[in-house]
Amino acid sequence: MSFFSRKMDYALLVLSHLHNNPDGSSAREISSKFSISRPFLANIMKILCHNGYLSSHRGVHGGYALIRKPENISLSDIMDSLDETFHLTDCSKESEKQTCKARTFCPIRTGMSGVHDRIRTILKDVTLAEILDPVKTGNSLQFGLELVSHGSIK
Amino acid sequence: MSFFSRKMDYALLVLSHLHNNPDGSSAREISSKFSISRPFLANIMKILCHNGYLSSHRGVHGGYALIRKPENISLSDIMDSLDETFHLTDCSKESEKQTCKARTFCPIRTGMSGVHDRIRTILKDVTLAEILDPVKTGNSLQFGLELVSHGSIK
DNA sequence: TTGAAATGGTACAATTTCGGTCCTATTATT
DNA sequence: AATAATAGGACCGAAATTGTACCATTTCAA
Ligand code: FES
Ligand code: FES
Repeated sequence: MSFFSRKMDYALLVLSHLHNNPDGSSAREISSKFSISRPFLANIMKILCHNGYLSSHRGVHGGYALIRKPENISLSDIMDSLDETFHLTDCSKESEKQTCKARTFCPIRTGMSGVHDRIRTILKDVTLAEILDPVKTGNSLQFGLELVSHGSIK
Repeated sequence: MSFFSRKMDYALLVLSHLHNNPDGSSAREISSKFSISRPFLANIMKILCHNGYLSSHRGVHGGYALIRKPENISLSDIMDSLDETFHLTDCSKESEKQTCKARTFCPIRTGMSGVHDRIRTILKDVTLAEILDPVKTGNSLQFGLELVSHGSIK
């Protein structure tokens, strides 16, 4: 199993490609460039459009264009839009009023919620901008720490 | 979709329960305590035993007991043992020699590998011990920071 | 010595999710 | 009018997940 579904992966490809092509692009173009099934990709782009990431233009020279700023799009946002909201376990989803009978005496509930939060923090922090250009943005913290710990900053 | 499968969740419950019951316990006991299907749980315990987490003892008063130290069991370890090794996307699994045609010009490959590493780091760092007692171990950093930021440390 | 309670191993069935398709309508350009 | 695109669905097949069944083996105790 992969953490990100194909849908998610393709959505990221679409958003990235459209960022690199500010004049927009069609589902056909993108699907052929990345060798992805056209109708499947089209479905995803519809969703992205519907959720305000893309503008759409019908007709012969139509297509989609990115309208939200990459810095304002977190991985968490995209997952939510795709109806793939992050949950660590079945027990951690609040929908469907908790049926877990162990809830009151579960030995791992508290600990797991810590892990849940840590991963969710990453998903909320990492933006499309960071995916597109890992050095400039978020990861700089990691690099910075590494440099310090290696004594490379004079 | 949940990040952790039921198998994984149940495995954690088993390991935790056995840690709290050093004299051991049977699949029957645990399945009834947590209202989990007995045969399914038994399968998981077999795997855990086979991978060196548990010792088994057959016969009337048999059962399983935890033999690895909780501090030495990371979430990543358990996932591997359960054949659920973590991968961020299909593209990030090295098995089945990469078939992704976009690999050479993929706009998100580098950025994604950063995210992959961050999550994997968490999975490798968090141990069963931390799940069992979140305050004592790993999360203390978080709590510490929070206290500081709230000015509670005099 | 016999039976019950446990694990060991493996194969199988049911269910759900995922990945992908298809069809029709609408809009815009030429 | 023809073509190329999106819009919005319903739909389907395959694979993974989840759970079951069966039978063998070991151990203990009555
Ligand atoms: S297993 Fe449901 S709360 Fe822990
Ligand atoms: S999608 Fe395959 S390497 Fe990026």
